Amino acid sequence: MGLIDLNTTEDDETPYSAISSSSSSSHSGISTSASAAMVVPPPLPPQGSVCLELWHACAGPLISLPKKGSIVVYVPQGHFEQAHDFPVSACNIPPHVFCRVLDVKLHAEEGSDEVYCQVLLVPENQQLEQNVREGVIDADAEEEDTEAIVKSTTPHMFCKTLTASDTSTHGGFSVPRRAAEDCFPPLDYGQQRPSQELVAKDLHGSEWRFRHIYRGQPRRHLLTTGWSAFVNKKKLVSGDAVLFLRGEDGELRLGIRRAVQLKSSGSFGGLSGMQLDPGSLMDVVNALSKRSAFSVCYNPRVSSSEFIIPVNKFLKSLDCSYSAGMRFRMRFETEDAAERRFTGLIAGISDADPVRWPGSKWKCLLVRWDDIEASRHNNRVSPWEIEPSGSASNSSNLMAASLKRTRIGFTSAKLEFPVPNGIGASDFGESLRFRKVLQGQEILLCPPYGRASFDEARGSGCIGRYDGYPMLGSRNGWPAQMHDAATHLHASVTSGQVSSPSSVLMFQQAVNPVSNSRYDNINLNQGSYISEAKSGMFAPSLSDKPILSSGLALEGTTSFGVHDFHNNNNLLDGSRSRDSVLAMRDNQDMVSCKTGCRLFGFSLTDDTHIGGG
Amino acid sequence: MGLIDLNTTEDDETPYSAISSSSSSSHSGISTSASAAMVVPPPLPPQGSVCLELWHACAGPLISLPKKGSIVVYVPQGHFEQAHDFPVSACNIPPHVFCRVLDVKLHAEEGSDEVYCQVLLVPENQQLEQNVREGVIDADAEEEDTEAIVKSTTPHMFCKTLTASDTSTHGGFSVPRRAAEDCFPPLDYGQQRPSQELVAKDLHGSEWRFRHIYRGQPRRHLLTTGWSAFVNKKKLVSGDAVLFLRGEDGELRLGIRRAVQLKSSGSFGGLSGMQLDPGSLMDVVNALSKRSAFSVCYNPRVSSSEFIIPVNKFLKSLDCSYSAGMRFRMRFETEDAAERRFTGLIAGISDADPVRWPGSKWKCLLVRWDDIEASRHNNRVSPWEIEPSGSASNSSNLMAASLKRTRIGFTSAKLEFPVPNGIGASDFGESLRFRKVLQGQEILLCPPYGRASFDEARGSGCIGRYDGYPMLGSRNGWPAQMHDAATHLHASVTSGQVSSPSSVLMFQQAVNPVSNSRYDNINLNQGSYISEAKSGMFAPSLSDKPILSSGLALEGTTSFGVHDFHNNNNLLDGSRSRDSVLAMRDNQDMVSCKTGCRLFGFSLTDDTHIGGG
DNA sequence: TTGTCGGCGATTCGCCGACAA
DNA sequence: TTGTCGGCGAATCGCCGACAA
Repeated sequence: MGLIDLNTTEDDETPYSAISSSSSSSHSGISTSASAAMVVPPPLPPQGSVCLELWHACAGPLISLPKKGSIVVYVPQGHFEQAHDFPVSACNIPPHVFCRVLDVKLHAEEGSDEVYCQVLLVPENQQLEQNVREGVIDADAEEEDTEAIVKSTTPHMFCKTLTASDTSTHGGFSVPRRAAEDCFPPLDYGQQRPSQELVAKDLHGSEWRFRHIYRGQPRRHLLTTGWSAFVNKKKLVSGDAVLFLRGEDGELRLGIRRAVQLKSSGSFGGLSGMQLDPGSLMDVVNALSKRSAFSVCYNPRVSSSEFIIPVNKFLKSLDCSYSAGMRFRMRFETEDAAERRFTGLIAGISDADPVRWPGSKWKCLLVRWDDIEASRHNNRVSPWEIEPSGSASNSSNLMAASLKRTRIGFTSAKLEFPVPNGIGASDFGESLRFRKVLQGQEILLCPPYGRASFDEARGSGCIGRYDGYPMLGSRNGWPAQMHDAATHLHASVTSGQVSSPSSVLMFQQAVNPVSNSRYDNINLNQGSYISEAKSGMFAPSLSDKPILSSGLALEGTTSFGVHDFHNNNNLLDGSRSRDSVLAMRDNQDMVSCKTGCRLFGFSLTDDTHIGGG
Repeated sequence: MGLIDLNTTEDDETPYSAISSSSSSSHSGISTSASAAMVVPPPLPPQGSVCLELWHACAGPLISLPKKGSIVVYVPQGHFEQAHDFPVSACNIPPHVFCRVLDVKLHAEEGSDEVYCQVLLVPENQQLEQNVREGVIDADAEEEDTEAIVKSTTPHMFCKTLTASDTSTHGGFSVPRRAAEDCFPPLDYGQQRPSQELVAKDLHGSEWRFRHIYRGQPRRHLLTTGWSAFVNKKKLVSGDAVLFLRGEDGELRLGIRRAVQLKSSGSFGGLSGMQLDPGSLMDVVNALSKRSAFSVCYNPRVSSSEFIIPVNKFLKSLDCSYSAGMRFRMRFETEDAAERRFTGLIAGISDADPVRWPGSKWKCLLVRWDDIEASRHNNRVSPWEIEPSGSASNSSNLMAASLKRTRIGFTSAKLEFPVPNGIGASDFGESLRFRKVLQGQEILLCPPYGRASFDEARGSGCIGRYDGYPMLGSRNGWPAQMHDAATHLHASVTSGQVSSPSSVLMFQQAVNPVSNSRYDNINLNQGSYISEAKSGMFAPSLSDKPILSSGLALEGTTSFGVHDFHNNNNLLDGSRSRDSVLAMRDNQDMVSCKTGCRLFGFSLTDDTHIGGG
């Protein structure tokens, strides 16, 4: 998986990084050695009416999807909360329901192009629930093999926040150079003003045609004719973002991520496709009573909180005995779709709605945010949304829980995929915060070590994650645990000139977050790191034991070859055929940018269970 | 209430008519001699966030509203039908619930300007239901006095179906001459091109500004600047209709009635404000079980069938023992918002949904339409939607029912409002079908009698209503019962030239359909006929005993003065001040047009109970 | 009386480098 | 590298009678 951050800032306070590997582009399922513990259909990547990669790109960095076939905990309160005044009290619904994910369908709202998904759940029998709770069955084991089945289509893509010029009627759309070269068919640069017609399909499959021209002094890529029609139809405004994605077949796809602002303020139809009609919730009530399957719609852009939680993440939040006074971190998406963490203090623990939802963990934590900016967020959060930090008094609890889980889980899998040491996987999304980008042909061994408080990070057993927030005050913003991780992981970056500030994010190897994987599940021997990396299901990893900081490459793995075919100096090289561009699909760099950019982060894992802290 | 049909056709096959009276403009409640049988707040006209008259104008001719304080029958099946797959079976809801209307609120959808209403209902106690059923309490008696309280604001208004030129970017909006004169402030016709700026508020209260100019050769009224912005914002297309309405205070209001075509096909948000969220229907279920109040939303433009029926209409449909083979009529709105009736045959009687709604009368009649065009309608109807006709075999039943109801009802009311003979009220909306309009200063005694089958109409006891449909084949289209009604009722029309065909409908005295009134309830002595006439609640009157055909004036009532200040020959008369225009408010003519026009029909009554057939 | 059209300004759209940042 | 701007054709928009229907 390649990641390149295009951005540069005044001084080199932000390091660049890139992780690359050659991705096997096979669609066939490898290592279908399903854990065979459950009689369920083999896990498959979620499918829907819209392109998977595009869906995730539009959904944003913190959004993840439950994996088909996996076990999740459904929290009705979080679901029913969306419908004000649903008379749940009479229904006697349990606060947490262990469910099997039968299907996941991806959709986009008709009017606004907002992405949402439809999850088909069936309550699991009590026995399994009991087993999972007691560790007889390790829920994680079921989520290991999906990544092999995941399509390894790794489209080149980019995302750009629209400027005033982009949305003005005065002109067209200025395409970032790297983006155009990566995603669009090559132009004949021998001509005076090379141009071509691009056809891109939006989330609904509608085709949009744009004239793509390379002109101006200095030269730049522009979309002219057709662009304004698109802006008008989609009602795009400055601050919104568009995503272009070139699929495996060369087909261009086109997504939208709107600025967060006044969501659902009536400018669009509201819950048009959202299936929040009366029958929907009543069906859920009935299905729960009969323990039959039911369908749930979830719009990640309107309600950031999840009410379908991977069972392991949920259980871990149970293991962790929160108490008032504990410190924690929580991830949010900023207005420009970047990721940001806020820290806070647990002020109290109580049922959010003791009358209608007694015993529900949904937003049972009353918190006080450290940052004044965070006060716009709810002061109630769910245990699985946060990661404890700071307070050492609780670390033992967490440690114990982790150890317990480690003890009971993973037998063969662990042997199959040996891990250099006890260090697990981390949240890929974090790498997107790195502010520099180098592009080039070689893998560099890079990271300057951070001077963050390594000891504290390590001592807590729960933190040591890259926070991003304190990083702002650091000249080189490497996270604390990088100190540890870097001993065996090296950032894979490509050489080349430093790019300028940009609000563009590019993927040459798109993340494909379908399953939960753990570090010790990464098949280093197959060189299939990419497909593994794409498996971050519930991307906003709240794991308390992150190990692998993104932006790092794996050391000592010969199969982890990085081939960067990208040639950024031959802009006018007419010989650059379409074939050569397509061949670059194996190029594994990934491009990100600074805060102003749209970021895509997909968790490599949503939990870890490694002994060594 | 004035009614003028602007239209003219080749020959004078269509008569004109106009009913006028001086309307008392008092807002105070007159004759609050409430029947005092119930301890309910005095009935008030429905209020909401939108203008009452405008709401009704937009709702269309067949739409009526339950009256606040009245007793209705709520049919859950019809309500829940809108939400597909609501699991009602488990709820054990009765098929028909007698309710008191606590409140009626008028709304308009945000995106589409479609009107809908929110009705607050509370289930009545069983005793009252029993009483009403047995006739101990006459339900109708409760619906008599509202009209006196109704605001007698009688705005001048018109409705025009937009032409291709109206919606084209090439030009503005051509205002029908009469409409401009009646609804817009007068222009200074001494100028070469008199013009002014109009400000009109739409259903949401938003202001729209238009340049109103009188120019061209020949001269005509046009809206130019500002018009296209309105068309674009509202997404108006040729075939949609706009309504202008000048309120009592001179304030201009602006409504939309969209062409029926592909409704709710996603172009608008769908059920944006429609409150069809899960909580809503569940609230209804809970409220019904606890017999507490609940709120119901009803969009008359999406589901033509009513599920809130005035109790008397409902009971009458019960009285009428329908059987297979019976013939009937039913009113529909055509694509151009005109009213049309189709006839058919009752093919069978069975529960529409015997599993989930056993015993419900909702669409329990299986019908076969006579006209092939009607086949696009549902072949299932509810008993209260139709009016029996033709088959004499059932007339006795209906007669008996009517007589029974007459026997038990109305004591003082009858004495207070003596009726010339046994002929009752009719559906005002029908007058809108008349095709000619005369305008002038005098009341004419007009109607050429129809040659329709009077005997049959009378004999059936259920029919004899103006059908409109056979009228097409008649040179003068007066309805059958006019023969009878006209013996004591005369059309009040104003003299003047015959207007040309038009797709405009004008009200100088807007209907104000708030309550159900009966003919014998019209207070002739107070000259308040208008406010009475405005009381048609459930406008699509399905009463089997219509008496007063609209388009007729009352004869022999000195208080029924018609003052037509309208001077259509002084277009260039600069002396025509605004005051004089406002004075015309008492002008009682009402304008309608031919089929191509938008029609406004409000039932004077939705049931009758007169002995003489 | 009013729907449509040709004529024609006026306005906007939208493509193009020229600049910086 | 790319956001914004002035310059400018070109394409609409939109106001005006001229016609009929």
